[in-house]
Amino acid sequence: MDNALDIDRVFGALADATRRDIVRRAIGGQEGVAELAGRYPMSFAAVQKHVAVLERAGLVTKQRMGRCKVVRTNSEGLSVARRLLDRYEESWRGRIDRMTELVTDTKEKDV
Amino acid sequence: MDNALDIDRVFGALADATRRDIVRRAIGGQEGVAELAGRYPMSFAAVQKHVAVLERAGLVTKQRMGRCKVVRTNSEGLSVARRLLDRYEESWRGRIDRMTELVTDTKEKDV
DNA sequence: GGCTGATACAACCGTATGGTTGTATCCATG
DNA sequence: CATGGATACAACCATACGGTTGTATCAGCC
Repeated sequence: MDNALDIDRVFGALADATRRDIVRRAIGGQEGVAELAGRYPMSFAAVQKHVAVLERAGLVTKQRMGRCKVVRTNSEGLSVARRLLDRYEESWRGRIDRMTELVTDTKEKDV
Repeated sequence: MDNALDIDRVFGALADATRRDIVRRAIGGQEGVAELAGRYPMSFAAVQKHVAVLERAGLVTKQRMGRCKVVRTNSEGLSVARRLLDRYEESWRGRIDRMTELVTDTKEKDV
């Protein structure tokens, strides 16, 4: 279960509005770090750090493109995240549904 | 768009293995904070803080039950989180799919 | 009312995080 | 090969976070 760390990284990476916006913007995979940085009210280095966080979480990749590096959202990484969430929500929801019945029964019994 | 903060909170709350486990355990809604705390290798207060984080994110609720408070996973909060993720993934995936075609075309042109 | 179990809260500590500025490295191009 | 644009990295600062211990509050029960 060494993916526990990765789960933390993925959710952690998504827990920041700037980073979520970077993911969205990087879907096109047309902008370099500098262009990306120009869009946010913070320094180049700060955006660079955000990109690094996303990269460690496997949500984006960087790729040389001429003289600048292009940031591109990693659809595989995203779908991994997606499957993760699905799995969680599925198992949670399954139990919740059963519990909800239980609670309803309990309430009926309660009243 | 005041839910931006909430999104941060939800993802942030999920970015910790202990908290995810608490959510899972609290689905039954049968354990008090103390029982919950007994399951993790950390102090009562630490678990209490984790529960508080989940509560602020709307993922669990606390409810009096006799002399102890029972922690219960909030299915509504969870489904809100779920919808959030769905929305993100949907918009992202939609663009990704289009972009993937684009990339494929580019590659064919490239090689 | 007073005891006691259970929860809440406050103060503190070490470390991680998000931001800054400055410097170094890299590489396409002239 | 030298220049310059673009990225990477290091050092630093403030604040947030995850954990601890200790104390206060709250509610049930005798």
